[in-house]
Amino acid sequence: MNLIDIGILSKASGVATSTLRYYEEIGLIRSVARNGLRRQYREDTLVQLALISLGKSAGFSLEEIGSMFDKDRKPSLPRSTLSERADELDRQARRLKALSNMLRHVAECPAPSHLECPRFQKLLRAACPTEAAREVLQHSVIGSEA
Amino acid sequence: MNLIDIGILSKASGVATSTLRYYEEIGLIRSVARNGLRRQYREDTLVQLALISLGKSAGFSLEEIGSMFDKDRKPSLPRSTLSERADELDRQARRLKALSNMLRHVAECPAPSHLECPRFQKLLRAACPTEAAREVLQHSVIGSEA
DNA sequence: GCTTGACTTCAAGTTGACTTGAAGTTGCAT
DNA sequence: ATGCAACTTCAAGTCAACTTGAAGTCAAGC
Repeated sequence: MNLIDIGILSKASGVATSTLRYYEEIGLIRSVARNGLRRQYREDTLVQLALISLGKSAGFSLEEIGSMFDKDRKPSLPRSTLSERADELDRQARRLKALSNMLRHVAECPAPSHLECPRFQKLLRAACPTEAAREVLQHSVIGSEA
Repeated sequence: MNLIDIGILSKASGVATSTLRYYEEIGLIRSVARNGLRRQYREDTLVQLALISLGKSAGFSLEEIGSMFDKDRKPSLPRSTLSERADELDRQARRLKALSNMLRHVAECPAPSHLECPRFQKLLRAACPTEAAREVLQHSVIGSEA
């Protein structure tokens, strides 16, 4: 397995060297050698960084991301937890899709205020994370036209 | 249009009163009256809050969310920007779906390290935000088995 | 052999998004 | 009329995730 200097890793991954050091400090990644003073990393750290950025964009904290792998970078979560997280991600993906539909609708809809457009309201309810929130919206918006 | 006290709004929306005041301070929402000292909000602020929480979970900052609406809560972005954002959301939704597929795969796959499992690598590349990142992964991982 | 540039450490600073604390005010129930 | 919970303001505190600064080290090219 080839080793790569921190500068190379930074350029390849788009992650600042200061961030790489920070990630190492908090135990998220590991350098395995030095070239002089310079940290060197295994090439597959790049894969790890891709996973980290993915996890971040999915809303996981660095701590959560770190806890998903043990020190040999092998997944350290029980299956049930993994599929729970997968379910959660699926829900989030659907919410994003709903939000994107809303934006597209807003770009088209001629209603004076979208908060009063029935179709917009429907999309909004579809985008709500919980049943409770959907109900509240139902009551608060419909029939409260000034 | 009925007005609601901050406490009610907080309970209905699940957003802390301190957060509501903070949102107001930064101009994200508006109270329209007082009941004694107490802030009162229009009921449709609830809708706004649903949008805000949605936007947050999609990774927008409060500032970005604020900039999407003008002071009358009407969308203040040109159509092209709206559909760009929608596209971005769709991409993000697909990435999340890919990440969820990865998690499900990890729950099943018997490979010793997932970073070495070809199917996992394929999923990872599918999950990458940019073509550039995909290429880098391609080079860094494949054929570098220790 | 000297400069240069990319690194090093360590501490301190920054930003976004809130929360907390202290001290005061109000509406409502008893 | 009194007590109290739920508010008020304003300043300060917190937390995650980094970034910046100062002072030093190293190796590569001129």
